[in-house]
Order: sequence, then C-alpha cells, then structure tokens
Amino acid sequence: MKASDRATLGRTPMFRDVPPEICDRLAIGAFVQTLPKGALLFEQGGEAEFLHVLLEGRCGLVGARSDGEECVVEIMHAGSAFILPAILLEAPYLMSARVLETSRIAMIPAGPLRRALDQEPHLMRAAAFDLARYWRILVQQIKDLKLRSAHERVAAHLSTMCRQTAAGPAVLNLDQEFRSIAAKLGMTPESWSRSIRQLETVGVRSAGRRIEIEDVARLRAFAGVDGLQ
Amino acid sequence: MKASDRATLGRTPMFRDVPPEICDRLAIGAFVQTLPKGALLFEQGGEAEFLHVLLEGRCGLVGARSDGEECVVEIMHAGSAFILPAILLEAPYLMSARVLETSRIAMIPAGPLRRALDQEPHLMRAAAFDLARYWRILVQQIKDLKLRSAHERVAAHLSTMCRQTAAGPAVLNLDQEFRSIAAKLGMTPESWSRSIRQLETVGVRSAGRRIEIEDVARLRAFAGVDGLQ
DNA sequence: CGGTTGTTTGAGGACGTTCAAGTACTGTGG
DNA sequence: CCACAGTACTTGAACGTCCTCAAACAACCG
Repeated sequence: MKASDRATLGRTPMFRDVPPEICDRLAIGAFVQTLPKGALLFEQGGEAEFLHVLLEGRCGLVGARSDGEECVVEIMHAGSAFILPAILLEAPYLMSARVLETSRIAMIPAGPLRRALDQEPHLMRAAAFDLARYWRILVQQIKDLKLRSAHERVAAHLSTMCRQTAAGPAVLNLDQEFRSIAAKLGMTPESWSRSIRQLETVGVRSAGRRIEIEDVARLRAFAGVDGLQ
Repeated sequence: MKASDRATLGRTPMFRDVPPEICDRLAIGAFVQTLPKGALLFEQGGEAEFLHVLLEGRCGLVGARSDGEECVVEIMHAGSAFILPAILLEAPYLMSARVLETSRIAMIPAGPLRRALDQEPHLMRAAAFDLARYWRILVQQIKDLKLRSAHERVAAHLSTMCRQTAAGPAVLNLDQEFRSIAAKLGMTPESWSRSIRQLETVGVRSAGRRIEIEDVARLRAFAGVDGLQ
C-alpha cells in the first residue's frame, strides 16, 4: 500500500481514532485496487473475505431478489468502510457491491482484521462507532421510505446535499448519475426527473447537472426535514 | 434489580457473552420497570439517558415526521437492547419507543454504560456484535421495502414467523395486533387484510389470529425469500 | 350488555411505475 | 474538428398498486 493510500485510510471515520501502529499492521496485509465503473466487488450471498475501504470514488450496495430484480440500498462515498457486519459475524453478504464510478479501494483481509479486532480494544471501539453511525443512516432511510413521498425524498436529498447552508440560496453541481441517486432514493429515473420538475414550485431550478435552490429553508420545510441526521 | 431479571438480562444476545461481573456492575446501577401498552419510553429528538433492555413484552420503534405523521421502523421483542447507537454517539434519538404490549424493561443508565464500554473490551465487543446484527436486520428491511410488493412482504413475514419449518404445512398463532405488524411492514391494516386474503392462492388459510399454511416452501417461493437472514 | 377497539370489505382516487418515444449528452474514431 | 454511436435523461400516456374514506362486522372488556 502506497504511503498516500495509507494516509487516506488513516483519515477515514472508521480508522481516524485507531492508533497508527494498529492501522499500519492492517495496512501491511492489505492491498489497493483501482476499479472501473461497473466492476463487481462482491456478490450477495458470498463470504466476506475483505473489509473494503473506499479511498476514492463511489460504490453502490445492491440488494437482489432471487428472481434477479435489484435495488440500491446504499451508496458508499470516499472514506466509507464496508461491509463490517458480514466480517464480524462471519455471515454471508446481504448485498452485492458495484463500482459506480472509477474507485480506489483498500482491501483488508477479513481474518487478520477479525484477530486485530479481538486483540485491540481501540479497533473494536472504532468498529462499534462506525456500525452505530451506519445504523443511524439506515434508520433514516427507512423513515424516508415509509414517511415521505417521492417528491419529498428528492427534496430531502437535495437539502442534505447542501447541508452547510442553513437557509437562503444554494447551487448544487451533482456529479453523480441521476439514475444512481434515483435508485438509492427508491424510485425510477423517470420519477426523479418529474420530481425535479415538480420542485420548481418550491424554488428549485435545474439545468442538467446544475441545480439552483432559491431558499434551502423552504426546500427543507417542503421535505419535512428535522434537525436530526 | 431482581435476581430473575438479572438472569434474563444475562441471556440476551447483547449480554450473553459479557463476563457476569461486568453485567453485575451494570445491573446495580440499573432498574426495571413494567409498563402498560401505550406507554412512551422515550421520544424522537430526545437525549439517550438509558439503554433499554426488553426483558418481556414488545415495543415499537416509531419514526415521526415534523407534521406528526408516524411510522413503525422496527418492533423489538424480548431480549432486545435499544437504542445503543444513540448512547454510543451521544446523539439524539432518531425514533420514539412505544410499548405495544405490557412490557418489563431493564433501564441501564447511559453514563455508566458508556464508561463500562470504554473500560471493558468484552462489553464493547458485545456491543459491536449487537450493532452488526441489527444492521443486517435493517438492511433486510430496506431490501424488503424496495424489492417486494405488499403481498410479498406479508408472505415473507409469515414465512419468517415459521422459520423452523423448512417445507410442508405450518400453523401460526399470531399474538400481535395485525395493525402493528402491518405498520412494521410499511402498509395499512386494510392492505394487510387484503394481502392475507390474496395469499389463499398460495395455500394460506386464515381464521382470525390463527393462520394455516399448506406448504411453507410454496409461501417462501412466492415471497422470493432466499437463505440469507 | 353496551361501548370501545380492532378487523374486514368495498368504492374511489392518488401516486408512482411501465412502456414508448424523443432529446441531449459523452466519448471515440475518422 | 466533426460525425456517429451509445448512453443518459426527459416527457407523455396508460396502467397497477396501495391508500383513503366509509361502513359493516367481530372481539374484547368493563
């Protein structure tokens, strides 16, 4: 693993608070891969052989039904580690992972990681915190799916995209494919498109990848977003 | 805390593998409450003051929108501990908890628990594993919501209710209110009722709380249930 | 035994999907 | 640099699923 990759690893939420010497030990047994859009990292039902840490790029966690139908459960961004629960529990993957845009991924072998977790309380602590954070993200998504309409989910997504802005105008340059975002939000690309159009009524103007928001607070109010995140 | 409650606590998934002396220490600072149906354990947005361990009964974790609209995210059964992520991260609750049927609940103060987690690797390990298990339950639910129709969700629910039966006939005596199950599955009681009726076509006969399944394998096939759980 | 609460059934409607067609990008090779 | 192919996105029309509302029915409890 290159020094720059090692440094990136040490800045991820999962490893940020882990003593450097423990990270180093894991890094020695690990390797880094750069993979193109479309690559399959692992498959639902398979055994977890690595912890994947996304250094750069984006990957989708995709759930599949036995008949082949698929859905995007979560999109992982740079800095995310996945999928820890499968490694901890030595349980088969509940989802497949697919590269959405060219990604640089550190792969940490499961066996040594499990041993390190058992020997190093700091690492287990970091794992527990990482799991707790993802748990909350999943709960938010379930609330999203059960409480909000498609239009509202789009509004909520846009407003979290500009979470640094409390109120007033904002401009987003979405660098993801709309189809990925739509899939993550549990809707078709067509519905995403219609929702964006619909949001003009609350001051959202879109031109391709560029989306202008008149007043973030108004968008938040429409989406029913509260302070919790 | 009574000796019998302490014993029940020690058999929960979260505390099963925690050394008894650590459990004892936590149990000393804890107390047990019996609460009736409808009681509110804590509210979304509030600060996490206790880890709740459900010794007996059932509780619903309920997400709310700012306009008051609610949904059931998860139903906790005897042996479940909640909500650990809020305690670990010292973050506000993302959901409220409501007693669905008279429940006996151990309440472990958050402060001492956090200190114990930091001092006792065994406890942190148990916490991480518990979080990992719940993470998978939430992922399964998201897949359920995104990949399955209401009818299929009901079928999937029934088939997990009789998971000890691989194939052949089974009889369920659902002791929960249908409205709770429906809410957990993300549908109205009316839709649940219609789904149950619809499932007659795959050999499900219902009479009030009693549900007879001709062939569990057939039901599973209809629901698209795979081996993963 | 009445009142309350939970469940079923029906009719109508909203939301989001599917399918189909058209338009705008993006990147590649000439 | 342009032509072209392939992909992504948009728009429209029709359909299906599930919800809402309303009413009847059943079960439970004082």
